[in-house]
Amino acid sequence: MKYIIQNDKIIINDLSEFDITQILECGQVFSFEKIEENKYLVLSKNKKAIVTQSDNIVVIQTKDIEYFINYFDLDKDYNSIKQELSKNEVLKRSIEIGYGIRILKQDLFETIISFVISANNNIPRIRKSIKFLRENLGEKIDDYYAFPTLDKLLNCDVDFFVKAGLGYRSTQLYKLLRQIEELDLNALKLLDTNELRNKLISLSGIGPKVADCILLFGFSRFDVFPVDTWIEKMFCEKFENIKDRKVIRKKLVEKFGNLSGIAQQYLFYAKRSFNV
DNA sequence: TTCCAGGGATATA
DNA sequence: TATATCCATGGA
Repeated sequence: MKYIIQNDKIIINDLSEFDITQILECGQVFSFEKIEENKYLVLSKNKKAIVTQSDNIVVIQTKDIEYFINYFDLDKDYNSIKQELSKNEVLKRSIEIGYGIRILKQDLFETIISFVISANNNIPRIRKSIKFLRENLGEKIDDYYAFPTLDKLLNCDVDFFVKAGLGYRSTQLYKLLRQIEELDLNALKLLDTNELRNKLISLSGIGPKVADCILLFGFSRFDVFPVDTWIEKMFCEKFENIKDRKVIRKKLVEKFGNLSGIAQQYLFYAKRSFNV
């Protein structure tokens, strides 16, 4: 999509494929805060941006222009993807609702930790826990806190994670951090999607749904389809009355192929936010 | 196979 | 207003 860079600002004039509220509130990301109507603080890794959206312009203000061009994947053309997916009638309706959604390219380590915390959890509580981790373990930069490093998290005991509100996920995270210490996360990027998915599922706190989220949001793999309760409901109403999530996932990936992950976001947002 | 483990949100009574 | 249910993973 088109954008202009001016000093510390990225300016977007064509809002046909960018809506900050839809992007942040479609369930893919947890480190952000609404400052006021149409104005958001967005934190990723150790970077910060202020995003302001009005009727016909978006301004992304940040010291890290290149980082956020990649983060918002601004060089990707979503209009052609939407056109392709709109051939499906169910998708067409969802895309009209969530036309401004983009899949963020999030920091891999932050994505893994965040989505383990997200398992069987609700969004306000997830955000609260992640904020606690940032503010208690993250580096203070200007007026915000970075996401904590692996080393910082390795120094925490299980009880600290309980205090962060992780509940029974505390021991899962404690174990996971020690497994990650033995891994080369960047080397995993070379694996094909199915090998990578199996590897992720073998780690503590990561099941099929969380693995798919990590693949989609952390590895930018679009040939996955995270199936949660909302997608299950949607599938039963719009496609087939099946309850087995493994079967639902298989059918959806076969249907949408390399655009599965993107299709999932439109369907999830429309179902979750507007129940259609 | 079935049960259980935070706790905040949502649905139901 | 009170109470029940939901959420996705792993271990007993």
